[in-house]
Amino acid sequence: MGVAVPGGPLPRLGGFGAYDELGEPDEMGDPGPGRRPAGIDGLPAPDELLQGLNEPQRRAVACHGGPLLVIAGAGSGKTRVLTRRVAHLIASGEARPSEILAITFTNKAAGEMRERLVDLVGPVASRMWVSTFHAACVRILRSHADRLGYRRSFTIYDAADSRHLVDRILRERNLDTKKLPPRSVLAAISGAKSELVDFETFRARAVTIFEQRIADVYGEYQERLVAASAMDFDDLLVVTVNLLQACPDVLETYQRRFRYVLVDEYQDTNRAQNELVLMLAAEHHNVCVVGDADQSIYGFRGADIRNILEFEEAFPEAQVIPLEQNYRSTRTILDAANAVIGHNTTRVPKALWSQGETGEPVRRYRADDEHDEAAWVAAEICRLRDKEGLRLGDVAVFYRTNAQSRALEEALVRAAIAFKVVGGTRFYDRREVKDVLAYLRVVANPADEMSARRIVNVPRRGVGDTSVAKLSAWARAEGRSFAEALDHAGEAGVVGKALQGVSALCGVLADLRSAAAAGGGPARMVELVAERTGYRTVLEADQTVEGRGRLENLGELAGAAAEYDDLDQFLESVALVSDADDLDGDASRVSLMTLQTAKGLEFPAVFLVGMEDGVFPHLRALDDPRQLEEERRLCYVGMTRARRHLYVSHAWSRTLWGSTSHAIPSRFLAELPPELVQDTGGASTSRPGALRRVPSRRPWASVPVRDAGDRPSAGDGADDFHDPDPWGDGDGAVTGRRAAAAGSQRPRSVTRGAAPRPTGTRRLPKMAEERFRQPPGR
DNA sequence: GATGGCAACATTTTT
DNA sequence: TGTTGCCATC
Repeated sequence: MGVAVPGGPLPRLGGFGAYDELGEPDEMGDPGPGRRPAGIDGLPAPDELLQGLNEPQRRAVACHGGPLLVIAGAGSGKTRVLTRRVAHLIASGEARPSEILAITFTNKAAGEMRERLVDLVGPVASRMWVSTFHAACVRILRSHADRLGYRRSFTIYDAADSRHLVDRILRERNLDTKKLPPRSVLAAISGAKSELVDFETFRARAVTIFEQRIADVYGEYQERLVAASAMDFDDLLVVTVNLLQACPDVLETYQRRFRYVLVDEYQDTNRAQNELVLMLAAEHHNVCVVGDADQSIYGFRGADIRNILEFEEAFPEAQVIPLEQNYRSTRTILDAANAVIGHNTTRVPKALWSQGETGEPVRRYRADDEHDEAAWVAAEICRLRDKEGLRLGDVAVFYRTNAQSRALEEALVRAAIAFKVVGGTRFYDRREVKDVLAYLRVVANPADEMSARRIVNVPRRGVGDTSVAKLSAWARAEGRSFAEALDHAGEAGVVGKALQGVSALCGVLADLRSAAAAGGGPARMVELVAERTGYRTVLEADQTVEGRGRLENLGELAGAAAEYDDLDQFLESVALVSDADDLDGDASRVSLMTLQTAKGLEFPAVFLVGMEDGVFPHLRALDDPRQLEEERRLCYVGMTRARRHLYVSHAWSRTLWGSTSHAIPSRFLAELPPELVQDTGGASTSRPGALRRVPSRRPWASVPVRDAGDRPSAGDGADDFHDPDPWGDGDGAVTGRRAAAAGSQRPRSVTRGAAPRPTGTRRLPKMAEERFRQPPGR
């Protein structure tokens, strides 16, 4: 579980052990409470689980029964508390593993928690539900979705599928996609769903014409989803809530089953998720939520801090335990982070403290442009590796938007520093992968119109728009699905080459179905699609880099599929993997990622780059105080990921979408206490006002080039820089235990970086205007 | 119905 | 800047 597929970037879902049917607890094979004396069967004595914890942590672990709110500051050992608490519930005989539902934010976090629980209490841990909200909902829905008119093999639409569907609806209704961009329509729909507002309610509330239009689209969108037996991400939550509301027997089943509910990152739950928790806990009230309002960074996607703030209203008898001692960062880093977050006005004041050492100052660099900034990052990473003895895996670079990774990738390639970009373009978003998956989705769910339309002419088989329109019309007239129309292409009026093409497709689908019926696993089916459609032949003929890459991707997809026996499970895992799941804790590579992906992680050394107003905080947040505060929380999250070394930088000019513009340093930089910050040179400090034409004057221009992945010998890892978790029991997110996903470094970065820009073409840094310059440290 | 070329557009952040 | 979608042509 949770282990990256060897050689591929597709991680296996960390969600569940055995994907068993929902059974009564007694059938789950674990001894019940009272029947298992503590301390034997490989279980630790409950008191052992309290060792090494501070007082509030201990209370949070040991207090059973009743609602509990743990306010866990950054680095306060929250994951550890959560894990120990679950183990304690089991070890003390309070709960059976099967009675516990633990919700985490990412699949990777779920996988790690499960791993640690296995370490603590043994294999019985696999009887627990440890998963994300979405994965837990899918699991419930697989058993009961038919009660609401969905197939049990429903399809999960990702963001792109959803957008295509909205786009299609807008077009069919002749609505102007300029005035009503699919993106914003979808955002409105998604926002409504995350607050459990259905389309009738949405329509009733609609005031402007704009809103009324969206309401109409929302209505049809939902109808089409149901007709296709498909759910978008929001539906997974909404439909589950609807299910539990509509079917009291189902609700009762799960209320009885999950006697203990635990939720991590509660500040990032939306109203639908909150409702789910409240419903499940309504009977027993054994609900423990952990969160930190200062780390709420998903407001833009419907997360609602009120959930955590109002927890005590929902459960007046709730205990509240704050964890304020930080075990992660140096005092300097912590003070700096506290100073920044202190500028948020709508905030319950709280102060993290640390007994750790003071540590080094925050290092700040003022770069000419993003290339200069990236070169500085590369040079500092070399220094950390060579002088401070850090491994590359100890270093992370965070940025606000994925687009910023480019310059960094180039510089790192040039400096021969091995790195890994986490997130960005996802494996399963690649065309050939989505194409093959669409075939499998049609087999799993023939009602899935979007997928059927996608494959009807992929690869090219002469079925054009007119034929598709005929099939579509026939399906509508007959009240059948689009996939069924394929079998009646002749009746539908499809002729000639197109008709041949459609019957070829039907042949492929028939083969796939019989393979599935004969027990062929997902991997076999991936192979079959590649063979029978001629996809493989086409790609093999393509000798370009892209062609080879695509072929490789299909191989990787088959490899990922081989991890599963069941088609539905495989498709579900593909739909639910996230960027953060891609992290493999490879000790030999620097990690590059967005700030949000960084949540929940920690690194000995952290770079926060692109700290300019308009980049971070993001342009769209500048004039909205609420969004600005969210950006500041994001900054806080980023800073508190660092253990010992924190670097911040900004560039005076930055090229974005092909045009270069000036930028002033981020206001967040001005919020850092000057005495905690050390300037490390760069424009406007070492040579104020001067154009810096000669790159070789840079101290790092003569950085020794090493082979990528090279690092100091393994023997030097004895000091605490190298201990992934000197204070704890493995709370560090960078565990290095995972197998490296070989070849997952994006080839694009290698080819780009292999051709360094000739010095002569290096754009001269624009003069930093006086009014843009900040007095040092203020 | 397929292909190639050009213009317009786009970037927050993600389960 | 890179991608996507539209249009004209074969």
